[in-house]
Amino acid sequence: MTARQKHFEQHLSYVLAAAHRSVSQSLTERLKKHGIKIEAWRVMECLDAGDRLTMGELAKRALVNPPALSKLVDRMVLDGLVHRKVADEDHRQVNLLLTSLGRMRMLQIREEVDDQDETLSDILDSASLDLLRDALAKLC
Amino acid sequence: MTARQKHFEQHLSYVLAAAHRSVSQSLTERLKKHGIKIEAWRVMECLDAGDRLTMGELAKRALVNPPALSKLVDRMVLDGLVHRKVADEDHRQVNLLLTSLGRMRMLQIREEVDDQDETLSDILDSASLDLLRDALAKLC
DNA sequence: TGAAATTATTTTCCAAGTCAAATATTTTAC
DNA sequence: GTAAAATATTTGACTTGGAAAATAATTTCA
Repeated sequence: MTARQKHFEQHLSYVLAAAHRSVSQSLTERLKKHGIKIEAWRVMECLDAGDRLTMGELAKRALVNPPALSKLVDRMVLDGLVHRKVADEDHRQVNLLLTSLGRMRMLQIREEVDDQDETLSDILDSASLDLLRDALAKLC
Repeated sequence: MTARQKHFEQHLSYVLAAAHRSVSQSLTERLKKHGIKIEAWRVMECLDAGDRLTMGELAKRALVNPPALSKLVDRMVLDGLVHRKVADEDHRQVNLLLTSLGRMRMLQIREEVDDQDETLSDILDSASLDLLRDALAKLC
């Protein structure tokens, strides 16, 4: 294939957007039962995994920009899933913590997500899945 | 690796979101010079590729939901990039057409995007890129 | 034919995101 | 020690996106 015989649907940005859209949509659909958005789930998983995360760290790991995170966290606090705590060492920083309700809900949601992941093994064998993960990781 | 030793950052939805975010951000940055959003670029490429697209077809191909497309097109019309035309056969449908300004701008933007694509070859060899595209396509 | 159902697009209302500015705190460098 | 610079987070004004309703045209079929 020569340089610009390529159809634009083959541009990486297009294929990525399409796959991301498709996967997110089906996950969003599943999470709807739990009354939660994908980003909120990511926040909870991050909090469960890393300890004493600040808003800034969390924003990076949960893939949400700081202002969006701040507002998302406002809503999650209202829902009783997390709470804010001013960091001991540096009072500019805010540590976000999972409440026990939050942790419980996260575990339920994790089941749902793992379940969705299993349906992926029907589509891609685990070798291609590993290759896919590696390739995607290099793009970040 | 056993079932749930897996860190959540390895979930496909996470890796996909991260890669998509990263690629989109750098593309968005480049397109900023041209005063355009990625979605608008996709719309223009779709119009250039397929003929007589209706809003519905376009929504699917450009990966934008119908209401969002309708609003995006409003803005693009204001910018003189496209124009609407009621379809001859079926008056419910609307065909969207590139203006000559729109076509010119699309060609400029295409250069920019192709340029970004080249930087990808530093990151992934063309074989992995093909594998990546295939794997992503299967997810849709 | 023509009333009802279906389809394509847009609109409305509201929720969520962005950018830049504001606030609060800490660090740096005189 | 303190003024200036840097950093972390939030806020505010504005834009965009989504779900469901509204509108408009076409198709179905009794």
